[in-house]
Amino acid sequence: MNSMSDFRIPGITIYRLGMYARSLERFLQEGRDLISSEELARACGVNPAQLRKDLSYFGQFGVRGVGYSAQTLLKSIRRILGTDREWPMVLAGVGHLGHALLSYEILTRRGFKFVAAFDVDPAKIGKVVNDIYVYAMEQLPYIVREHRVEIGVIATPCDAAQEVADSFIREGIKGIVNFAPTSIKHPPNVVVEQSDMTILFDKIAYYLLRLD
Amino acid sequence: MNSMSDFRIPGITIYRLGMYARSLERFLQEGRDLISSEELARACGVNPAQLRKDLSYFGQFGVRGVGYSAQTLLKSIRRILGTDREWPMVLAGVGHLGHALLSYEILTRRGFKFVAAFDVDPAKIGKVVNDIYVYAMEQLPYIVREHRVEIGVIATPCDAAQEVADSFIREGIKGIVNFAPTSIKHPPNVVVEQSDMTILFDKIAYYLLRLD
DNA sequence: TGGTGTGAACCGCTTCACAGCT
DNA sequence: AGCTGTGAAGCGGTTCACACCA
Repeated sequence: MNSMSDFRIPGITIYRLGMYARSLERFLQEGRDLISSEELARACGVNPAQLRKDLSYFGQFGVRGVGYSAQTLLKSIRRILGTDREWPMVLAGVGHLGHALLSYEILTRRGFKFVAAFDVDPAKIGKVVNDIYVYAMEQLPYIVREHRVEIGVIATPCDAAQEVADSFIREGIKGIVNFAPTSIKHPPNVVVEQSDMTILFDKIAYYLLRLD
Repeated sequence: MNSMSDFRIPGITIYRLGMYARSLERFLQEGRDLISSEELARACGVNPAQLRKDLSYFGQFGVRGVGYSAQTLLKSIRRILGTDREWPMVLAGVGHLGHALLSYEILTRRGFKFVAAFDVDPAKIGKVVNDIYVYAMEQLPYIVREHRVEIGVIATPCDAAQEVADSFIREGIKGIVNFAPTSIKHPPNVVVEQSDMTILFDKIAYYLLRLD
């Protein structure tokens, strides 16, 4: 397997690519550049062979007997992930979590930029959060077209999530990140990533009950 | 396999148990009780055989030829997960995300209660967010002992996360939920769940690039 | 009849082990 | 000599298919 855009690559490999990128950024900040699969893998809590296999789906990025250049590898991973460019996004739901997302600087630094936010609450519409204007949902079509938005983020309460997702999809948004603790139905030509925080706590409770 | 607390249960099964619980709550809200594995599985976006297999690790909860009682099944899952009781928690990092967590009502409803928050910023110490007092980190040992805290939540910037985790562990906290986008090193008798939002966006970018 | 419970087949990710380069 | 790249083996989770039972 060799070039980008290949078919049978595990989703979890893509996830780990993101971890590697985050870790490489940290190494570079510390002024390091040469790094072995051993070291990078340990920093990410994975097996070194895993890391090398993950990379091998996309090409060869290291030097045998030496290791990887953090700089070069990071650039390659960003190219693979598509985080070497900007992604305009919209947010639905300007509650506490929505606020946090609008202010999450690490997203902006990686090219993920909110161009507008939406809410149904008249008290919130017209406000500006971290330079981002809050619109009524009715304005969605206009904004999406105007800014060529490709990613929609859902931070609404549970019971509004599907409806918002449907609106996003109707306007041609093809990528959705859903923070509402409910699973979203969607056609196969739309990609959805779920993040249900509440379930993390359930898992912790389960394992705490069974420690030792 | 039969009783609770068994050895070889996939972590992802525990995760799905949380999804099932969330979904069952919704069915009950709508006044439904009888539900088939087919229907519940579809609501969660999984295969019905998967759902039945997940449950079979813990016992038999349905009636052949009929289905499951949502009420009864939910109670059973809560018992398994340990979400049929209260879990006192502390939060480290009262930024935007920390605020969101302190105000996240769905956690409270499921028994996960913050008893205190911590920050290093003197401007934040002494404030009260959603009835929860913000302390200096130095107060951690006292609070943990006083409230028998078993879960610590990290919502600090990346570079403080490991240090906070170490403090948690030193005070005897055995369960950690980490929202900082970095992986936490920890001894095997401490359970850690990571939630790195930034990687969700990376995944979306990757798949958007390759749609069609 | 109809839907659960589950052994067994299947599939896909992980890990190993070593060839291949520098 | 040392570390990457990778075929192949290993392993664990998913799905099938049907026995079982209300």
